[in-house]
Amino acid sequence: MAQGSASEKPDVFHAIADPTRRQLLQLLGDQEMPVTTISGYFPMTRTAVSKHLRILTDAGLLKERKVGRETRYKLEPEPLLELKRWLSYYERFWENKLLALKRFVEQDEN
Amino acid sequence: MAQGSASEKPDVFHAIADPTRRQLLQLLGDQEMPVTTISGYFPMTRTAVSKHLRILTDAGLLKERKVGRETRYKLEPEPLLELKRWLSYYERFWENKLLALKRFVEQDEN
DNA sequence: AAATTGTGAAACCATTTGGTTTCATATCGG
DNA sequence: CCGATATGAAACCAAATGGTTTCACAATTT
Repeated sequence: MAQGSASEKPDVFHAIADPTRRQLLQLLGDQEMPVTTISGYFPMTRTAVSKHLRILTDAGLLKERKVGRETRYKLEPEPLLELKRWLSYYERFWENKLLALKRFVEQDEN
Repeated sequence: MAQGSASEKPDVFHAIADPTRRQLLQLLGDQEMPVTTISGYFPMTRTAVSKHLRILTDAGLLKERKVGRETRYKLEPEPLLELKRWLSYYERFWENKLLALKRFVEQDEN
C-alpha cells in the first residue's frame, strides 16, 4: 500500500528476488514455452510455476500469448533496463574502490 | 533450505528487493552514519531500520564499524557486481529488441 | 557513581509468500 | 458428442517478512 496506480505491484526488484523466477527468465529467454512444458523443469506443481509466471508477467518481464488451449510465455527484457539504471548509479562507487586499490598496489610496487 | 554454506543467506537479490533497503543503500553511499541518525530518515522505528541494516550487512552490501558506543554503516558496493553480471546476460536480449526496432523505424522512413 | 545515550536481542504480531490440493472451464482429437 | 489435455482460480497452509514494544547492556556525560 504505497505506490502503484491501482492495486498492482509490478516491481522488477521483487520479481527477480526469487531464485525460481530467475531460472524461469533464463529458461524463457531462448524459447517460448507453454506452462506444462515449463513446469517440467521445476520440482514443484504446475500451479506453483503458474503463479511465478503471473508475477513475472505482471512485472512486465514475460509476455504471454494464447495459442489454442495453451498459454505460451516468453522473456520480455525491457523492464530489466530499470535495474540497469539503478545499478549504474552505484558504478561510481566500485569504480572508486577499484581505483583506490589500483593506486595502493602500484604504490606498493615502488 | 536450499543452498548456502551453513545457515546464512547473503542473497543480494533478496537484499535489494525491499524499497527501504534500496533507500538505505543510497543514503549510505555518500556518508557513513550511525543507526540513530539513519533511522531519522525513515518512518519506522530504529529497531526496524536496524534489522534492514543487518540484512544488508549480511549480504555484504554494508560494512559496519564500531566507534565508541555507536555503530556506523557504509556502503560496500562489491556485491552489486554479481547483479551486474546477472544483468549482462540479458543485455543481448534487449539489444536484439532495440536493433529490431531500429530496423523497423529505418525501414518505415523509406 | 549516576543518569543518559546508542544499540542489539527477544518476544510478539499481522501480512505476504511460496507452496499444495481441488475444482471449473476451454480447447482438441476422435 | 465425448474423453483427454492445458490452464487458471480458489481455498487452504506453514514459513518468512516487516514491523512493533520491551528489555539488557555497554559507552559517555555530568
